[in-house]
Amino acid sequence: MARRNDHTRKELKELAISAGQNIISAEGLSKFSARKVAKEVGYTVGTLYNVFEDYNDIVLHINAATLDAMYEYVSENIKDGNKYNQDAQGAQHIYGTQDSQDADCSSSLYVKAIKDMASFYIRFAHENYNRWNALFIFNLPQGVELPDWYIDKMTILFVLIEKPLLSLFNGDNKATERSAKVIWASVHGICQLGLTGKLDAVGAERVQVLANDMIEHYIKGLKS
Amino acid sequence: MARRNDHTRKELKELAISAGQNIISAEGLSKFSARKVAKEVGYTVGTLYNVFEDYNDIVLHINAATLDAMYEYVSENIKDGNKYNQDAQGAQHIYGTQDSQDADCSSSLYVKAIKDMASFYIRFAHENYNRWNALFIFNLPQGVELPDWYIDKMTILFVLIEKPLLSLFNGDNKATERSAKVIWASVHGICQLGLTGKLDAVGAERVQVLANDMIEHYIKGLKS
DNA sequence: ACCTGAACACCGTTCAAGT
DNA sequence: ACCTGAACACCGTTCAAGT
Repeated sequence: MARRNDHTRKELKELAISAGQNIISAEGLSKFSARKVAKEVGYTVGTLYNVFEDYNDIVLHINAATLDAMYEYVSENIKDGNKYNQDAQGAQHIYGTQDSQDADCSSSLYVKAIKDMASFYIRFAHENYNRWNALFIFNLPQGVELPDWYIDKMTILFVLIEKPLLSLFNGDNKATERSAKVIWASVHGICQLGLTGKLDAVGAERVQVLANDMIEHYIKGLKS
Repeated sequence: MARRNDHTRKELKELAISAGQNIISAEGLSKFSARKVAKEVGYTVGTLYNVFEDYNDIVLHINAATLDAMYEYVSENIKDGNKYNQDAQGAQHIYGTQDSQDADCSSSLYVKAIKDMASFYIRFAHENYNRWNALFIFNLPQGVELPDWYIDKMTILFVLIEKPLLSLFNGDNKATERSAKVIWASVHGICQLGLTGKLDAVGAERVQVLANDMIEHYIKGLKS
């Protein structure tokens, strides 16, 4: 053989990432290997190392694809269920109009919006457990930072939560950013410990309950 | 060689766990291997597999030792800084007597107690990053659950938080347990994303700020 | 220019053979 | 009874040699 040239560099990269996602989905990151990817796409490992820097680079690109899928999953579902995200300018009005069974009725919509996002995050994690888990059990070697293009894919997830929070904080950007991080990271922590069986009471439903409890009371605390 | 018998089974196990902790501390779980442990303790890999079930069993025991160290670190430091934990029976009194700059002055002590625990948890994670990280990037194969003796070592950490919460909930055990899990998992999530560089603003101090913000407002929300 | 195949140094795991 | 050493099937990574 040698010199197949069936695919461009870019095509091969995409093939490898796609095959890698399937392997991680099926077997988890711990059983994943570059050699399995090579076998799957019909090239030698050497060729893979021609296109990717190293093993870490391969996993990083697969995880990036997972982040893309996660963002799409969360943001698409949010759009369907809630008006506020389609119409950011009108958000301030909408927040004030709906009433609820809550004591402080003027704010139930942010809470619902944020609970929905958390809910879809948890659902994605549950339904795509191995891929989602790979995002967090994979770490670059000590001292090596995640590249900016990767960090950006995480940041846009935080920004999703910032939107509904911004009106709660009357446009205070710093406070909004801080609370978005707190909520996102907290939901993630509950999700992680819950789904990996480190919270004893397992099950995605229970994780949802705990996440809702956190969001509910944290935001209530912010307003009091 | 063969038949050295320098150590009992139990001694060898402890030697291996101790050596394993050092390796993970120095190089992280991703560079850890059973063969390195064997080399370090002066036995062959085969001998190691005589004492441990498999690779997972080795890591599990190392992680268990880390959980022990973490529990000791958190509970010891808490004891020094707060009276309530030395005297569980008198706790109810203490909670109600101290005043604070808080709006709801009767409860500032639970908040401080919980913030302290979170603070020491974060500090342990930061100072023992590789060992702490190994607790969460290591997962048993799909379908295999963590053994009870291991789960128990996590549970006692949750119980630490339950103590101060119990009086907040007037002895409601279910609510106490739920909120302890929420707080613990949330603090963990903030800590994990923060220390692994997935929250962009890195640094242990920033993690402390976010965790305190979460605890403060969550508990405020519980009381309102 | 692109790809292969073999090599290297490492893995986890097993087990006959030694003492 | 305990331990070794070699074997096996896998790794990530590199690179001379092929077309």
